[in-house]
Amino acid sequence: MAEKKTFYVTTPIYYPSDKLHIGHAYCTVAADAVARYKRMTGYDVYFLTGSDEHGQKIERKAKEKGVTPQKYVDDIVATFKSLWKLMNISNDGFIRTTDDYHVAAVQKIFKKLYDQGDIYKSSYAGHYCTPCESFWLERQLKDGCCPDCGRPVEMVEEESYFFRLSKYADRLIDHIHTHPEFIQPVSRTNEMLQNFLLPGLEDLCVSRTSFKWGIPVTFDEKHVVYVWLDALSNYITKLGFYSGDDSLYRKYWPADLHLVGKEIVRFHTIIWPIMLMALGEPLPKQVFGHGWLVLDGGKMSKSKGNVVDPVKLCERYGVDAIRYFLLREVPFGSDGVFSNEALIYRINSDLANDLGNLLSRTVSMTEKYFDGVLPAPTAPVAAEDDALVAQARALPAKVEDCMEKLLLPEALDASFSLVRSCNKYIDVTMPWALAKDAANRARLGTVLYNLAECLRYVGVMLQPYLPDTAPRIFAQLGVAQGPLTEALSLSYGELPVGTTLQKGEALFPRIDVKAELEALEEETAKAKAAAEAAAAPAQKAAKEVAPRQEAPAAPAETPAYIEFPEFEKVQLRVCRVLDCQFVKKSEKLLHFTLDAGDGEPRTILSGIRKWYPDPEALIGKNVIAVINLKPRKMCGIESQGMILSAITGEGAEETLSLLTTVDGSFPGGSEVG
RNA sequence: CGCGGGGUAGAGCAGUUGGUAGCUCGUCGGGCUCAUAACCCGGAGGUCGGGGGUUCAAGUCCCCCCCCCGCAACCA
Repeated sequence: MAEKKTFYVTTPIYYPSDKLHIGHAYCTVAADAVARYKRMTGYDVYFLTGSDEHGQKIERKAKEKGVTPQKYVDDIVATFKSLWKLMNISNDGFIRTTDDYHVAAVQKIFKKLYDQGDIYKSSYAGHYCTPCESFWLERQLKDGCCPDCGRPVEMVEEESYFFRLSKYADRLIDHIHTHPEFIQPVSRTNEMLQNFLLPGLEDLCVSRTSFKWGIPVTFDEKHVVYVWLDALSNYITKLGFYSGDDSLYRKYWPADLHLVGKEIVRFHTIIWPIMLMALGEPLPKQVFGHGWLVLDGGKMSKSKGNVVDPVKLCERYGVDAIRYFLLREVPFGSDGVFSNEALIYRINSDLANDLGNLLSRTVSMTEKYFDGVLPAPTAPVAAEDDALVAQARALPAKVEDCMEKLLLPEALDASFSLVRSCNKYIDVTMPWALAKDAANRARLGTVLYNLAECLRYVGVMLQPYLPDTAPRIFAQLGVAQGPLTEALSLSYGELPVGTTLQKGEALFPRIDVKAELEALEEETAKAKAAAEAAAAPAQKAAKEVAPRQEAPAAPAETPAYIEFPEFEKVQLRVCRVLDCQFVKKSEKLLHFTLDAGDGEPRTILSGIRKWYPDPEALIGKNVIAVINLKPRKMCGIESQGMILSAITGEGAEETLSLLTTVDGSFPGGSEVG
């Protein structure tokens, strides 16, 4: 007998800096549905999820809390696991990047890539805050200062290892062209090619010396492996890659499907494949980037008190209701709106009214007219019978077709379409009318048999999506878990005549929309109040694998004093605006040409276009600028200084005004101090 | 002109190779009474973002413009 075909599906490994929110649940539930479906249709499935536990942010959060990083992640990862248990996630493995086998394998991977010359040592320049011992990226700086302590940062070169991405770019481009299914949805393929691959890849920094909480580089102990190599490797290290026993790896790799959020498609379709190429291993068959759940009132954020907690939702509405909503509501691959209204409407109309009620009326009528004993069907005699039976018979193939293309909402809808047809069938055949005349008894039996059998089909096909509900349907139909509930052997008419149906609790009780929405509003208000009371700095929600977002600004402490000599270093001058124009490639920058008294014009770029949409109006004005700031290129133009301006407000409220000198009589180049 | 996606009934979406514009929810009216005030039928509601063009025929093909959203870059 042939070996079962294997199917390996993964979610990203989530970052345990915080509790998981509904977005993480979305991705994992989708992966679970795929995994369960594949198992049901005869595949030998391995389904992996996990946690990405290293990095500076964890290190710092642990410190704040006064615990070790390990203790910190242990606690949060426990909440991950309990959420997945609650949501009926059927993962076969859970990898933690702090697991021994992972650490060991990543070290070997790093060493191998280094030995073969794909990783080399160099240095990169970054902004360093000495008191905090932290490197910061450009965009993390707050007003040019350390976001943690508010003190100035300095440009420092950090020694670091780099991975030669560029070497493999051509091969990857070729692979993408010859495997159009590799990046899904296809729109992402173009995005990756046009934005990253075709313009040329830069080598990737893969180690850090600025923090310790990571996997040490074996041959250079002051370095730890930076996020990419560590996190992405999880997909193979869990299977025993580079360990004593790689039988799982040989069995399941290459992965059939990496399910990821659209924000990390890039890492999974560029860095990860190149890592695998460098290792000489096969590439995953497909990376699918799903969309985001966008909230009604804008982005989820703690300060708004609108972070959607999957645990609360499951407690309130039941796990399957939430699973159904997540899988059904949003076209897979696009963004979708999450709202309480949409959730409740979905539950009521599809689950309660259509499915739950169908089961209820079917079982009730069988009990009422046949004492709950399933009557025998006669040969289909009416057109409506044929149509219904045909639809049921076609259901498995329809679902298969949708799942093949990862059209999850459509796969679910196929079953619900049969449910709707059953409801209509009841209306057309009018069993209650048939029941009034003994002469119609055989016909009545046929009708009820078809309904029960269709419900069995629906139950079978819904198992991957609603793993709690399907057995409850079977229970009411009197069907035992076994051959009759297996998709592979599904055949119409096998539900045995004489089976006893028994009414149970409503599958999904109808929700009182108005009362429920009011209750939810109240909860939200409470959460918001709590968030404001806490007055903690806004925390970003846990991020998936990469990129890691570093902690946002802590409340500004009293800025440290600087000595006069330090101040003296800053050279401020009055500059006359000779010319001012938009920078073509930028939405934000203005290109100033200034007379700073140097004898020749000075170019300074400033990101203030939003407040000065008419740059020519600035010509002739006097502004104040720092002229000895290290020049920096932006959009291909070198900016030689910084023009000072006053800022007030935040975000959309932010208002800015250039500091202009009151008196135009001062010539360009006048000292300020 | 950085790259990409999108603009179709009040909302959310389908619309394959051009041939009478559909689905779900909501709404209005009717039917039914087995059922979780659930179910079924019907009506109303669309200048298919705007403007040109090709064609016997364009949501669908071509050109121009407007607007949204991602990604990237970027606010010395």
